[in-house]
Amino acid sequence: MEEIDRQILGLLAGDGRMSFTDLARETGLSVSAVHQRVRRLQKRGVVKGFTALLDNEAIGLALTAFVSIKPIDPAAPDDAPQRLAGIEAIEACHSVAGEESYILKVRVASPNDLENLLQQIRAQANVATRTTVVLSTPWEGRRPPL
Amino acid sequence: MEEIDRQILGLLAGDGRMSFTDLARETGLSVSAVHQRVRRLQKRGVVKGFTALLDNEAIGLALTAFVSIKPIDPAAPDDAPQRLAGIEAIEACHSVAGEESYILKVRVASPNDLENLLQQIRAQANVATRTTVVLSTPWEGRRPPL
DNA sequence: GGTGAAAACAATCGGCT
DNA sequence: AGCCGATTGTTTTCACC
Repeated sequence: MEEIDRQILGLLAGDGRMSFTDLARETGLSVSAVHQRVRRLQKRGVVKGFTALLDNEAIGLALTAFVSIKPIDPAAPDDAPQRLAGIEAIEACHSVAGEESYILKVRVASPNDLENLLQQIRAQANVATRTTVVLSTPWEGRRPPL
Repeated sequence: MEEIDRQILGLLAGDGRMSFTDLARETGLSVSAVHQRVRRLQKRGVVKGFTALLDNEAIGLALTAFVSIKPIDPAAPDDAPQRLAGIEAIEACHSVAGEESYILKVRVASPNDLENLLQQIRAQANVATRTTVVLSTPWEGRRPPL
C-alpha cells in the first residue's frame, strides 16, 4: 500500500515525465491502479506538481547567492515575505532560527544585478542583508530518501 | 526563435508534464516543431530533466536546515563534497565565498535525526558545522524569470 | 484493484517554405 | 535550417466489473 506509493513517488521524483505504463511495469500494478494512486497523491498534496529542471547558466542566471536578512527595526511587524514576494529573482524564502530572520536564495545574471537586487531587498523590506555568494554547486535538488 | 524556446521553458517549468500538443497550442507551433525544440533543449543540457515536486512534510521530512561547514584543518585537501556525497539527507551542497567553505541544505524527520546527521557530517568531512534551522518556508523552488 | 475500448498523445518520416 | 502534416504505434482516460 504505502510501500507502493513511496515507490511511485521515487520514480516520479527521478523522472517527472515517466509514463503511467512504465510506472505500472515498475510497480507491478495495472495502469489504471497506478493512475488513480498518482491522482490521489496529487489531491492529497503529497505531489505538489511537476517541473522541468533547467540549467541556470544556460538560461542566463549564472550567479546564485544566499541572502540572510535581519530587520532594521526589530519592533516593526515582520512582513518581509509579503514585501519580497514580488521579486522574481528570489527563488526561495525561508524563515529561520538564529541571528537572522530569513534566508533568501537568489539567482541573478551578474554581480551588477546582485547589487541592484540587494538594494531592492533592503529598501523594500527595511532590512539589513548579509550575502554569501555561491562559487559552485557540487549538487543541488537531490531527491530525498523515501 | 529563441523567444519561443524561452516560452517553452517557462511552460515546462510551470507544468513538467504538459503534453506536446498543449505546448504546440500555447506556442503556435506544430506538435513536431515543439517536439524537436524540446529534444534539442534536452540535448544541449538546458533542460536537465523533469521531476515531481513533493511535500516534504507529507513524506516525513518535516525538518529543513542549512549547515555551513568549515574545515578543521585548513591545510588538508578540500574534498568535502566527495566525502559527503553519499549522505542522502544532504539535498544540496554549495561551495561558497565567505567565512565558511560550503553550505549544505539538509532534510530530516526530526531534531534527533538532525543531531545524528551533524555528527556524521563532522566525522566524515573533518569539519566544524554551524546549523541554521528552518522554521517555515514562505516559498521555495519558484521558477526563475526567463 | 482490474479490464477493455475510445480518445488523445508521442515519435518518426518525407516533403515544404 | 526550421517547420508542417500525415502516419503508426503507444499512452491516457473513462465507464464498468
